[in-house]
Amino acid sequence: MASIRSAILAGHLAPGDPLVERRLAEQLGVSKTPVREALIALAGAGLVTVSPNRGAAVREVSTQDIRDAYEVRLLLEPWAVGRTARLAHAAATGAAHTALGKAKRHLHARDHVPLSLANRAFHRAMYAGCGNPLVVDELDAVADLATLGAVTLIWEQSPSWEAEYAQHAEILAAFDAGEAELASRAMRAHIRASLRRLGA
Amino acid sequence: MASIRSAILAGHLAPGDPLVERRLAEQLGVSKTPVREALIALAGAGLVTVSPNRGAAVREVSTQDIRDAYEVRLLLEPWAVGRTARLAHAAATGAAHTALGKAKRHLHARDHVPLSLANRAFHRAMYAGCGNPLVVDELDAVADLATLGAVTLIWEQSPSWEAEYAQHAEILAAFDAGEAELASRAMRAHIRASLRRLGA
DNA sequence: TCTGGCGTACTGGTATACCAAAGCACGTGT
DNA sequence: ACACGTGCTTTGGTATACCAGTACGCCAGA
Repeated sequence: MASIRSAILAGHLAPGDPLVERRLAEQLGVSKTPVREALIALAGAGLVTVSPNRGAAVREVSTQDIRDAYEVRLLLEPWAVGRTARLAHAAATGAAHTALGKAKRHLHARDHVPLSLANRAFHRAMYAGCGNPLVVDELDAVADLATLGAVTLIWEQSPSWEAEYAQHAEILAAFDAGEAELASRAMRAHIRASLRRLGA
Repeated sequence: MASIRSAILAGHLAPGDPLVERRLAEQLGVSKTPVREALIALAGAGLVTVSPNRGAAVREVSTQDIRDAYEVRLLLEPWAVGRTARLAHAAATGAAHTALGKAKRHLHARDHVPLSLANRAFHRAMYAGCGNPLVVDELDAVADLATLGAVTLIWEQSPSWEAEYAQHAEILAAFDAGEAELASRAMRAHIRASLRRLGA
């Protein structure tokens, strides 16, 4: 299942592409059964859509879908950042600095794909320690959706990577200083900015 | 799949009960394959847990799981109520009044199972029209988890059905008056009260 | 030439058969 | 009597075979 998932998120399978069970089965060297099960699991995660008697396809995401996803992030992630700051500060700060460092390098190299990956890792470091696995799973799912959307999506405004990096640095500074509430507010402002880029 | 799901949520299958594929298959008059697919889908919904090479079992929920679920509700549902009030007021108010009426009757009859069902329907009416399917799905999932937890769970304080009803009525009054912000705040207070009953 | 209906190929859905791993019980040895 | 090991049974995992529904193309008729 992991291989289908990564193929989708890496953009090797474009949104709307039909996922033919037999074809995937022979490509992966297994039979239909595990492929089918993987597709069902991925449908549960929201990455593929299954139509009765018409099979599975890579999920097509609309601008509205992405807006919805960012709305969820706006509700959950600032809270999660605050909780992570209080509960798992030491563990989170290392991962966050690593991710931000990678982002800085890829930013200078104008290397957008690994930059996006690093940015996602930064966000994950900020919320993974919040202590609520339901929230973590939902934010992971929403990030997957956003990644999938980025393959296709026409943003109203193309992202300013420098601004994004600066905001991340600002969040992390507050986080490092133990200012949970400030980090939370900075994260909210950051996500709001992304939402605005979508024309919300 | 619906039959397994409802059997779990109705408490006919207790948390921890092993879900043996062959057994379920013959009980439902189908083969292993669709049963297995249903179990995978239910695992995605968080109602069953699957251990590699050890099969599926009805999910066991801890007090902490329920606390996590209510935390998510606290983050999402007040917002959703406010949005429903603004976007889908007419559609929601009918369903909410119906559910609250049923709750009142079952409250007087001390009929707890349908009362819980009516209460859940009330909440759903309040958030279903929020316009964000991601939020609706997540709140549905969280409600399933809470229902599953209610089978087993020892709450610190048993619920005061009368107080719950009064709070629902209060929320609906604000909702009817078009006071979206007030309804949202009332919902937040209501969920906080439930969280307090868990000893949070 | 365009349209409607029929047939065929394709593909998802389900059943069945087979294999491998885990759990349990029984027996044996100390 | 207890503990360890071995074999049997149970059960999940995968492959394969079969069936049914859908879509697409081709042919015929207007």
